[in-house]
Amino acid sequence: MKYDFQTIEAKWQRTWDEQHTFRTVEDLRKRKMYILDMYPYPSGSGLHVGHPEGYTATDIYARFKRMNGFSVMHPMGWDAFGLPAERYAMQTNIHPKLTTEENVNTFRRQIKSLGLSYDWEREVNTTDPQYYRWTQWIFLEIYNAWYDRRADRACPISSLVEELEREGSAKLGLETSFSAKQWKQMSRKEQHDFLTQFRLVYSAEVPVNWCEALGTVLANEEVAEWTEKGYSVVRRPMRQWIMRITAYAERLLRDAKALDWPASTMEQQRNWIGRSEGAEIEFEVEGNQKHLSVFTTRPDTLFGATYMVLAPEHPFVAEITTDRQKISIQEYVKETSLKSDIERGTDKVKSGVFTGAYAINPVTHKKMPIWIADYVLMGYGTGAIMAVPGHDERDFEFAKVFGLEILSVVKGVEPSDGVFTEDGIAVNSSSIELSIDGLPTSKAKDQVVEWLEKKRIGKSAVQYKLRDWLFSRQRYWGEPIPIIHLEDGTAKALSTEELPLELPQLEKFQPSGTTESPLALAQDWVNVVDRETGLKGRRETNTMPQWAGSCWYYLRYLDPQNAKSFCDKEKERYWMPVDLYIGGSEHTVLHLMYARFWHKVLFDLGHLSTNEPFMKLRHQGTILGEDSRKMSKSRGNVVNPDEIVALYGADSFRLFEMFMGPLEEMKPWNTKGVEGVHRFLNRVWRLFVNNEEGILESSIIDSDPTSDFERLYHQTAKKVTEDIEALRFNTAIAQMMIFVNEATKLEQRPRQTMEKFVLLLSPFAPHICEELWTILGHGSTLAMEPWPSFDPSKAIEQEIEVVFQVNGRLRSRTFVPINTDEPGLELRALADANVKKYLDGKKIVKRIVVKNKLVNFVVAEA
RNA sequence: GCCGGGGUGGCGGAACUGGUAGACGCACAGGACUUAAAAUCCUGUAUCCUGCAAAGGGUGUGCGGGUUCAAGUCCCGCCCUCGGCACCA
Repeated sequence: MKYDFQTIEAKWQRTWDEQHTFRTVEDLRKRKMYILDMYPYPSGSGLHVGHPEGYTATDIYARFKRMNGFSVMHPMGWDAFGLPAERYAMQTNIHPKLTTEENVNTFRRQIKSLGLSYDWEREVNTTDPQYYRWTQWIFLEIYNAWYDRRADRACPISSLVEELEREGSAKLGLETSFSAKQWKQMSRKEQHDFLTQFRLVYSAEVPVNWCEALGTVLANEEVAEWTEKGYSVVRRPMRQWIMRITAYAERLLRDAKALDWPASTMEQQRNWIGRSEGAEIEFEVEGNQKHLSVFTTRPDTLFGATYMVLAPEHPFVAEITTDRQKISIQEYVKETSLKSDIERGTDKVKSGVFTGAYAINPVTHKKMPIWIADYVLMGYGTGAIMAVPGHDERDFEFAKVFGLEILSVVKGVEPSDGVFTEDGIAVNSSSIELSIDGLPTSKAKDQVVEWLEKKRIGKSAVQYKLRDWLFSRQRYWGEPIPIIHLEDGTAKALSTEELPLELPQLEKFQPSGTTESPLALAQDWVNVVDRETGLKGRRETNTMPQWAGSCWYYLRYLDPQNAKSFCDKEKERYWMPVDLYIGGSEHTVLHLMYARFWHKVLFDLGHLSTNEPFMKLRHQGTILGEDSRKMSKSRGNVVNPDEIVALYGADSFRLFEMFMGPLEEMKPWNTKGVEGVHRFLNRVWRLFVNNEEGILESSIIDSDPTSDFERLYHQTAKKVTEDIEALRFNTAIAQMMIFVNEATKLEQRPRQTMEKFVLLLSPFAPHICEELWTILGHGSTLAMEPWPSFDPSKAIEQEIEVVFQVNGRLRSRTFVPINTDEPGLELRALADANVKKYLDGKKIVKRIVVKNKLVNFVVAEA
């Protein structure tokens, strides 16, 4: 009987479904293993060959772990909110819910056709109100929390209110503080506005990236994606919800060290957080009471600071600008406000305008002209810098354009002309009060900071590049933000009993025409009266970004039906953290950073037992087209998994995706290669079934294996076991091919050994192995069979080849019994004809003998 | 520019802590089976030189140096490529 993969695969997929073979067994006595895939966005174009690569890898690992006696959690779900469905709705007025449902069905069917061992009873869908109810709930938890620096963790906002009621703001370390009595006398609005400064979710009028065509704002990190597609994005100020992720900058950085993540991913997260150490320094402004605060990583160059630069948006600009400069300053400020961050970055020549005002250098007491320039960003540090043109590339360029003074205060080992930005030795850095001449940079920094602190005009400081997370999107197809804007100007969060706040039904999905989302058009939904205060209010019309649902989906899988909580505490304690997480590297920064952030907040608030969600992370590499270029419709090199499965079967498809090369590497598709592994599976089939009736091959008999074949089995079991553990699937498959090649040659195939081989292959090609298992006479699935063991001592070759070298050149090779001792090896080498030829008439000056490896004679002319 | 990965046959890729480079697969060539083809099976395949052959020798892991008895693997200096960041003071 032929290897009829279509029948076999359909049969076993049905069987697994009907018998709930992969239903998660929550056995607290067993060790647990949480194996997670990044869930997909179910797009209209269906699965492509890139998705199953990661899914197959985790599936092999999950099946392997089940057979090794672990309780395995291996779920799948849908990240189904998102712009494509909404854009489709704009064009067709078909509700995104319907499109999403259809796409999910396609994805599920395709994924199921690959025989992946997911527990489908745990499927989640971010667009299901019973799911996003908890997304909204978590949002409120974050909204109703603040970051207590003293405890270095998030606490409920109620704890802050209690403290204020008890002892005022004295212990909060604010610039101006008030008493408990004063707090109680504040109006509702005043209290509300004060708390806003602390909440982990706050709203603010901020310059955002507005895309008119999409009718929405974009996060900074999303801008590039859309401008590349030809959309134009402009800066404009808008009131937005923002999450205070910056409160967690240090912990996100610090805790990453303990994670088993790819080096490049860690590196990118570190860069994204962008920690830098330095000092904050206060500068006096001539003729003004106010001080100008700057952040610098090079306090040691203070003697070389010859001018100041403010970001055009800096609040001091209007105040300090002299009348003469007013008009040109205003023009410049307006100009920059229209530029996007990207435009600001790409302008090659430095621009700026003098304010007419001067600051005083605290060590040299020299006057420093204060300029504004768009190379200084309001969002980083204090939005102002001390310019040290001698030792900073950007300041140097600026100083050259405007003819500002350039001083040299740091000397390198080698004399350099122009700007010197590295560490060196301080020079020309002496005044009556402070001298750092001759000190290396790090010492000089310390001295200056010490002096600043003594004078109370500065202190050491740490800055992060990480910005707070813009959380509002002007879209329909997202989670509604559960907040009401009351007529007195305060915001009120819904209570948890009011969740889920469902999306209103809409007839049309076009942008509202204003800066609000289409939700603004649902008048009945938007306008409400607050029961508690009787105030009129409007619901927030912005929705959450697509990242929201994926920030916690891994927790919902653990307890998907729970109506009382987002996840049962006991279940969380058992299953978390995720032991293996596999997904695309495109999520390196955003998804992984946001999810870690939410996880830490929930941890701080006592909802979770773990401080990090994903212990071990790997990325699958991109699968390129057959032409080694990125797959795309326009190139016509897209491979559809459905076609491959139809032609060669899911087992061949899975096997090939794993055989192509290392999981994390980028590699080209090759349909001929699929034929190769398909041939391999055919050979496997014929090993067991090679007759018309489809019964067991007569060569499979109950007998002991030959010692050679037994050794090969142990070698194979060892390699496959170790390689699966290390996610090296390609080499595991190569070893199984070697096994099959040898088994094919045998006339008698020992049943026991052959059965174990079926188990070894089963995580990779589960359908065919289940069928062979049945043919071998077993009554039930092999999915829970114990993983075949091996004996490392039986995997060792008895005879091994060693090489003989003369002067490091290979002259001969021969087989010797394993562990032949060194003198024995040397004797054999000396007796070797070809070696003799090269020793003839020479003197042996050195002999290197390595057991089981080689003999090397170093010779010289006699 | 900075940071991080990676350069091995015609192709995808193997190679433990420095110790036989090229496992396994694809492709290709020759052969067996067949009227023929497909399928299947067997053999060969880094490259150059000597040889009818058996065999032997040289070269070879991006390039140039170095360490070592011995380097794909370690060190120094380059080149190319992929990914990320990019006025972050």
